[in-house]
Amino acid sequence: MLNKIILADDEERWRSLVHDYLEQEGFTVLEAGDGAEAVALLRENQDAALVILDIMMPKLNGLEACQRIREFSQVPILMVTAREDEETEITGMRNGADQFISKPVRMRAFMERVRSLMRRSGQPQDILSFGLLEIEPASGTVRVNGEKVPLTPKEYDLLMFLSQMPNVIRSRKQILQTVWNTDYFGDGRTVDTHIKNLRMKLGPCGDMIRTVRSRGYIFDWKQL
Amino acid sequence: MLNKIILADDEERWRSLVHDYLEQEGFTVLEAGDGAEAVALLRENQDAALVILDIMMPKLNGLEACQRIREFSQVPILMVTAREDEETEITGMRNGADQFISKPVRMRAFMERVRSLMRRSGQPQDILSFGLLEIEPASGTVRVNGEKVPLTPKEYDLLMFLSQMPNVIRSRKQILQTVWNTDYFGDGRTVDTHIKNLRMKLGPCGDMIRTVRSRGYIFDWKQL
DNA sequence: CAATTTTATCACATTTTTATCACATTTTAG
DNA sequence: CTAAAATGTGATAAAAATGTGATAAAATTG
Repeated sequence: MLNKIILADDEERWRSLVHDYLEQEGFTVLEAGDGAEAVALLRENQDAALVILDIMMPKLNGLEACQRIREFSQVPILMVTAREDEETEITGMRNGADQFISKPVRMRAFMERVRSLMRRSGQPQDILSFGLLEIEPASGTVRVNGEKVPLTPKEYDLLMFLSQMPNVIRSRKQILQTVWNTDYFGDGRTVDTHIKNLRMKLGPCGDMIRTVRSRGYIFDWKQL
Repeated sequence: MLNKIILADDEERWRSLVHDYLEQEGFTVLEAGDGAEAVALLRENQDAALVILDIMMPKLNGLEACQRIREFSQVPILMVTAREDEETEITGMRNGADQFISKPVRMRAFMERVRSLMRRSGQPQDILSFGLLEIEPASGTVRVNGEKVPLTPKEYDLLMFLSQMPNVIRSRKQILQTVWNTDYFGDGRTVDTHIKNLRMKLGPCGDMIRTVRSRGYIFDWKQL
């Protein structure tokens, strides 16, 4: 049971307040005064169980820090903002934040969320489930019918990209730009070949990746 | 039922990227390389449903362009900036922009905002619905009476073109120029044949595409 | 550095789409 | 009513897009 929490906020007084509460619950709190510091702190303490980020911070704001963190960690993130702003909330969640809460927080509700997040992190990580096909991003594992399917990095990235937006056509160009980071002027058939290999490895789930002629590929998934 | 979006930015690559995404959602995108061009483009296309402006642009920057536009149009405006800068944000809103977003945008969050703006302007976007006939641009699916109808790329493009402006005659020449990219000097009967095939595949909806003798074809649609 | 895995690319097979034609049918003009 | 013009239709050969297996380069691993 881990219990380090990284708490990032530029308001010293608020930080100290929350710090006390958390400590009382038995957590170890590491404080950061800005986003950059929070990211650095997490790098040194990858075993932290939770990161709390304020949106408005110097150097790196909460959203930016969240993005940076998601580049190397799956740690649960709780975002805090001064005002309730729905638009920002959406952006925050999309950036990979796990929770969002507005700032003149009632301590009680706040602690509740922290506890809930801690509980979750003690449990098996999220599994994306598409019928027979399961993806476990935390460990980079893919299962078909419960059986582990070994994928190469490119194949995995490709599957992740496609499955991220089911039922939406992704053009070869889009796929190249995202999965192969740069614009990449290579053989136009590279994607096709990888799709082929991926389909083969996915066995019975291979046909979840459907060709949309002249447009690209699409990950079919009808929720029940 | 129009869905033109004017996209103004001087970075060609960014523009092209966003263009692709928007197109996939079924929007028609008109690109402008600077503010002045954007304003001019809007004058010629007053029916545009949204204008996306980058702040930093040659000739007229986003804020200036926004002001000019507000002199003659109430069109929703989405401002994009390279970095989150609160000062600029305030100024942007004062100028009449409807939304503001920072630039290294995750596409998903970005599309979220676009959709939200389009919704606000009264245009549900995910599914184009013409009675029994439904088109879902994201997945490239066409349904008649709830049943999926598989169309070839040309047929799909043709249907999209016709349905984009219901009750307006589109000449064979117009159709050729748009659906068949270039001016194309082929058999004059090519369009007819495709119309025939399309009608057949649309079954009971086939007669929504009506022939206007000696003038072209027209997509009939009376809203309830 | 050698062994292994991954990746990009190619050539060829297969499938789907498209353009075009010849002829049928319908509409218009005189 | 008849001829001319426009459009509908089915068939089909050519073109385009995609699937596929092999292979050599590139990257990774030990």
